[in-house]
Amino acid sequence: MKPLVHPDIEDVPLEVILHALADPIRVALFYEIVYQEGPKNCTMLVNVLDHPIPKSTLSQHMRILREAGLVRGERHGTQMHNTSRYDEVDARYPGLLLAIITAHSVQIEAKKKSMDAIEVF
Amino acid sequence: MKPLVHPDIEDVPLEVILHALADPIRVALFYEIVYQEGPKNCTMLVNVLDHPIPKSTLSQHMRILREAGLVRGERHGTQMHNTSRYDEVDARYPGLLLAIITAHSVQIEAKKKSMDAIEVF
DNA sequence: AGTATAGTTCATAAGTTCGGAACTTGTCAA
DNA sequence: TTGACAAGTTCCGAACTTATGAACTATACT
Repeated sequence: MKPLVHPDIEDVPLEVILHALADPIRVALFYEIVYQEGPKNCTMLVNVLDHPIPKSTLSQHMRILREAGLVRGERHGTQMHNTSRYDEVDARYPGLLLAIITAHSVQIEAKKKSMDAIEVF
Repeated sequence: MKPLVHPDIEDVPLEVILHALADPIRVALFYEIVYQEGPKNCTMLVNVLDHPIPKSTLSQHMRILREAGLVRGERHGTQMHNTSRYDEVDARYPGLLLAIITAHSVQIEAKKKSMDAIEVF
């Protein structure tokens, strides 16, 4: 099993970070890891969206987040502990993650509202 | 020739905006359109990077920026006038574009510095 | 040992992107 | 008007990326 790759933030180009977060599953995963207390293992993350994500797909998404320097992964026994590297990224690209996470929330709220509107029927 | 598509910002999901800017050519194009005075036509944009971008490629990139709601394109004679839709996007996703553009500058500066270091030899 | 659990890797089908060649549209000169 | 040119766009093949099921590894617990 290959060792986990955790780049120096200084070595991560902006486009890699944006690409990592330019996917609805990955922003949702990152949001969860940033905002919920404690490290998250993959099983806890399988249901970030309304439908469960296949394990192999989740594994790839987590690799992309890790290799973009957004998330730190540590193997503990059979599990993977994922924690955010928010502060490091923020030091290099100030305000970037906050803006993206805020935008993500804006979108979630908008979606919720339009769902409510439909439920009236 | 197909008419240009300019979505309502409300209809543009975050991931579309991030995807549009998750490309070194496209951030550079957007940066140029936002920060340089006046509308930019494609010829003025061919050289945003150190090497010229093929016209067909540029055309695709501009379409992606337009369809992400980031840029407005208007045909004027044989040319296309491209202007930014910064304010509209900022109203929906506050701070997002500023953070990305700032991050882009951070990266440009870092690259410049490492180039200088090499030139010492 | 065997079994279970958590996650990874591999293979491949489906989708996306880049860029050259050919095309469209508008402008200007003869 | 016709011809030539300039600015972009479209088309399409080669190269690349992504999603996921099946097979695998690695650890823990009987």
